Amino acid sequence: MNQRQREPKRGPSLSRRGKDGDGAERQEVIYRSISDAIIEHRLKPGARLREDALTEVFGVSRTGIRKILQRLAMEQLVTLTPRRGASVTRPTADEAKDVFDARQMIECGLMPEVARRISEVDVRELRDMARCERQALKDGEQSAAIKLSAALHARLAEISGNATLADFVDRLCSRSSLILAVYGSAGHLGCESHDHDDLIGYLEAGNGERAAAFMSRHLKAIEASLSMVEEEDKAPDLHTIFSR
Amino acid sequence: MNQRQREPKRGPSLSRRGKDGDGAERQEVIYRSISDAIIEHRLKPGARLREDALTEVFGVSRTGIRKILQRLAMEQLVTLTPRRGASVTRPTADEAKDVFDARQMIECGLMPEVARRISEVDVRELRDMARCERQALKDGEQSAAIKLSAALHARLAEISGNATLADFVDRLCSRSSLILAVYGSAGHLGCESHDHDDLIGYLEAGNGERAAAFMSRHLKAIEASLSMVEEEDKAPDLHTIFSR
DNA sequence: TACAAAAATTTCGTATACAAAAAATGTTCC
DNA sequence: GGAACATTTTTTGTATACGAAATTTTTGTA
Repeated sequence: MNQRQREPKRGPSLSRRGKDGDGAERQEVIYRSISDAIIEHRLKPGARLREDALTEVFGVSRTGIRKILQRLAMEQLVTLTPRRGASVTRPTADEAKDVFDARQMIECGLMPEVARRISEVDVRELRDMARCERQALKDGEQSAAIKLSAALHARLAEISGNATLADFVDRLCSRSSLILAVYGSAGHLGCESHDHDDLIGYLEAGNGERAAAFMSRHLKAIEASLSMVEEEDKAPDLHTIFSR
Repeated sequence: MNQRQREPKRGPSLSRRGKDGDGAERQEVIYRSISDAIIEHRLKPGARLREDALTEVFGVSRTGIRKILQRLAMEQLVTLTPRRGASVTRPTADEAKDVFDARQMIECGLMPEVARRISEVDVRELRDMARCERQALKDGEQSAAIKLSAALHARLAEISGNATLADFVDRLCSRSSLILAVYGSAGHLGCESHDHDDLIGYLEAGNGERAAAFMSRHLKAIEASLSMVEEEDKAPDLHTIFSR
């Protein structure tokens, strides 16, 4: 009722009736859209996110967009500069180190408990995710693979039963995706395709210590694959492009 | 122009020129006011936080208040119920366990690095904080003691140099204050007064392992001091109170 | 007096309006 | 021709307005 015909061109059905829930869910959908776009590298670090543009794309007013932007800023996926607006965060090398150190501590520390609590259905679900990830990699769909990898790590943490730590891991994985986008070498994705399957195997066997050690190596391998050079493309963009 | 005479006594200069910064800082001040009030138990778990009331108290419009409320909700200090508004979070027993397990993992895991990086000035600052805390305890100022204790733990994590993990610890400490408010027995505060001094001693000596072990015992002691009974005061409030 | 239905009030959710700041563009003067 | 300044346009920050849902109060009836 409150949103009548403020979108005269597209037709009135988009924002009101199309099965979009009661508004609170709509916000969640938009949040996930932007979040996914960032995690999948379809929005690259440094990309500006103007409020008006997002308003047009999603058909909600700036009030709603700003709420979402603020939430993304808290998860450090976007950076809010006082009077310059929002942009996709460009992680520094220091931040990258912090994130991977944190993952090392939390994800490895969680493995014993995960091994203790993992169930048959969990294993099946995880193997399915790993299979999807491998398939995506084979098909050259980097975006999908990156998202699936992060989702797998996050799901793993959830199984521990500690919602707080699972939430931390979720955020660290999202930020890791951003870090991969900036410092990852093209073609070589962070996670080896068979790593996750091996890890699931250790957990299924109830071997928490082994799983933790493997996770540690896994994360170290990802971090080692990064090329930590902070490139800054403020203005040189055009110069380098048109120089020859 | 936009804020008429909501502060008739102070004159119109308060919100723009009166030394209060450019608005962004003002928000921070208000955020901290509410946050502190919650951490110090001056706002008790379950207390409602009506937007209009906060609007009047702080002299900013609902837009600003809601931004702050949303931030507090993300840190789990307040709970936002869809059409009921905001209230101070009342942690469940499960959440309490998660928070202390998380602190156990992160704070203890951080101690070795803290022991490695701690400096003379850090030690002096920490001892000063511990002294203030002990003093507050002696003076019966529970509110101040609780806040100082949380601040000490948070500062400790900062010294590790990992901003991400320090941020996690900061949030966990805030939530711990809430947990203390609900499950803590009156009179017996979580931290023993001399514990923190001992801990600083180990760190100063560069003994990370010992510090980690001590921190573990320290946190266990706090958790053990809680009485985990979930009282619920939905409606029976008035009935039980006036029944005899 | 007790219970139920309806009106009234409160309070939140969202859109819009307006002002201020920054960026971009055009103009003028040297 | 280039740099400094003014103007216009864009974009963000904040307040307010309006509508909907929920709670409370009132009122009528049994």
